[in-house]
Amino acid sequence: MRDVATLAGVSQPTVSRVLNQKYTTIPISDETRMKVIAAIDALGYRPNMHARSLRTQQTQLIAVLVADITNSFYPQIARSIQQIARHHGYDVMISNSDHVHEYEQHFCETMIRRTVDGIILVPFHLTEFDLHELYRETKTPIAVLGQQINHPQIDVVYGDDEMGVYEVTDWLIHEKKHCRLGYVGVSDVFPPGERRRRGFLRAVEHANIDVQTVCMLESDFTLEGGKQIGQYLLRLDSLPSALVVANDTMALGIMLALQDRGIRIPEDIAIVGYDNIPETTIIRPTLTTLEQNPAEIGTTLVNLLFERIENPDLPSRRIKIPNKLIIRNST
Amino acid sequence: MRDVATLAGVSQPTVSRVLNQKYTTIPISDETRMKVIAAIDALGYRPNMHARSLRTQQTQLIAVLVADITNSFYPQIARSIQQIARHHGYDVMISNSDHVHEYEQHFCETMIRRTVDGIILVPFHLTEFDLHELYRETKTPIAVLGQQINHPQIDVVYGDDEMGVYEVTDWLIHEKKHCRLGYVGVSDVFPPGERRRRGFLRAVEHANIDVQTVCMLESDFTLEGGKQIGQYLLRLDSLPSALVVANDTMALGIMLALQDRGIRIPEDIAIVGYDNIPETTIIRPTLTTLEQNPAEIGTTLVNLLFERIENPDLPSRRIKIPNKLIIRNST
DNA sequence: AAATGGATTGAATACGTATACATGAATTCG
DNA sequence: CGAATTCATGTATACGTATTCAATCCATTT
Repeated sequence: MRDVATLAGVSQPTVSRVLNQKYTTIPISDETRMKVIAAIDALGYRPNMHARSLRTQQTQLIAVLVADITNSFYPQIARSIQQIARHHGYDVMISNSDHVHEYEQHFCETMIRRTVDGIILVPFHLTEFDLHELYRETKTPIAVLGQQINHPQIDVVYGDDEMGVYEVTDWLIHEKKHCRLGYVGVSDVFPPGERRRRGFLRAVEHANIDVQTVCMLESDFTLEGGKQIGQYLLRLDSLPSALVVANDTMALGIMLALQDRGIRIPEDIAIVGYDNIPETTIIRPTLTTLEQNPAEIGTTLVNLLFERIENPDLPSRRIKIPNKLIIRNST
Repeated sequence: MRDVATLAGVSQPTVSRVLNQKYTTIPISDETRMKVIAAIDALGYRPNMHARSLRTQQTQLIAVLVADITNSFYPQIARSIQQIARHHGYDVMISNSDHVHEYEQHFCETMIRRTVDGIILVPFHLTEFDLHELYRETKTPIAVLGQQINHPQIDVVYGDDEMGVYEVTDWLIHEKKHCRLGYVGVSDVFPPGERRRRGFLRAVEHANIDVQTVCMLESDFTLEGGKQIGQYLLRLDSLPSALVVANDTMALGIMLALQDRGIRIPEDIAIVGYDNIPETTIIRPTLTTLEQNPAEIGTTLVNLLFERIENPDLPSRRIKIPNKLIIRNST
């Protein structure tokens, strides 16, 4: 910038003023503005964002932490966030926790040391307390996808997991007349894991089905994990007639493993998933699932975030993204 | 840092030295180190990376630009990059270009203004000249996935597209005895598009098949685009007996559209894809494809990058990741 | 004609860190 | 035992920017 100033025959602050003219009220004469712009072009000058960040305490950057970048659900969210952030003139930095507690923590630590203007994250192990700390240390606007968080300065977007799983289970029982049910969830250490399991059990109890007769299983979100569940099911004396699975990826794995051994879906066993990732329309039979609209989730998150960036003192908001039952051929 | 220094009863530079002890040779007495560490803990001090970056011109950050984050191929690469970068104590910032020229350029612009310690990118529109500029402006180590780049300071990882498509086409012709071929590619403005098309045509010519008889189509990488190709094929008087498709995602779309109208694969038409994304084992029939091992690609890229970060003057290297024909049930 | 005030710019400074240099104490060495 | 090192720390400065404050000029007002 000093070189630009010298070439234009002005002082460094004047160059700075030309660059930031939109955001300031200080007037600049047309003549010097021209000279400065010419000098900038001549030298190919680009502002140094590190210095700018240090000086202004702003970064024009928002950070996004997703729980599993290889799960098609999240890239779609990230994509829609990036789309909107661009319009606001912000860059987006995407990170991935792989559902690992340590990586989630590392992300927070990074946010403290390398502050950004806004944070969007999908907490699985992080608690309300952790986010409290994160906010206290950074004072940065935060928006999360995760029903369990409740904090006066953090905006929340969520799908109503428990209700969703309740409804789809209820639908299986009353509309499709299933009574030998199974459930494949994830560990209760993950809040959505617990919520979805609860939704399932509530529907079972509400239908007066003996909880002892339902098959409760647990895996790890992944296709591989789903396949293992499938193999486990194959060793059982009799299959449930319908299976509620806590996410699509595991449901896919289960289907592949079962079909591999000649089990027919939905004739021998009906399966429903959760998320509505693109793969649900690739597999045959197509997978009945509970949609979580990723574009809408991403858009909502980033809009909340930018509202809060512009007005940090906004009271926190909780936005429910409606789940929709997508009936396909696996049921 | 000043507060820490005051509390510990030392000067600010001493605190800095304690923090950077590993990387410097200046000795610190055990006593002051203890005092400083105690003060750091007491205050919960975290270094400010913006200031550190400004001062050292280093960021402990590497940036990754992928071409389409919603294409399962790329998240796997990003994931393996992140894995290794973590071990080196580096953070990873993932970006997404959606194959859009403007976004690729924007990424470069960002890298100039917000420098990082290393860049990994997948150029589709960016030319060798663009990367030359990027290097000239940033002096940052760069590793790319993209055969077309040739630059003395930029490391390149690539799969041999042309040879790969040649071989798989050749295999279809000679092993599987197909002679009514079709090819679905992407625009020649994308270097891999041109290379893959060339590989296909070379195999056709080499087999003395009249090029006039082969069906050359073009789409846009996506599942939707593939479906449109499928619908187009359905309107044809007769289908090719085998289709070579430039990436798996499009191949999946084609399969879905064809199967939707009762076309049987591989009986009515054989299909091969390119990439070996996870979905290839989800669709039925499973998709024969040419594997590009994403974990190996990511690992290789990031290893090259770190070698260059440690030794910037290394001559550029070009590493070919072997393609492997994965024969499944679509052929 | 003096006073006022807006327009335009420059000088000085701070953001939080790392490092070159200077300093004094402790140690080593011939 | 004096000189030369080494050890351990403090002082001063720079990284590149934005902003506060002061200064100058000129047009307008009284």
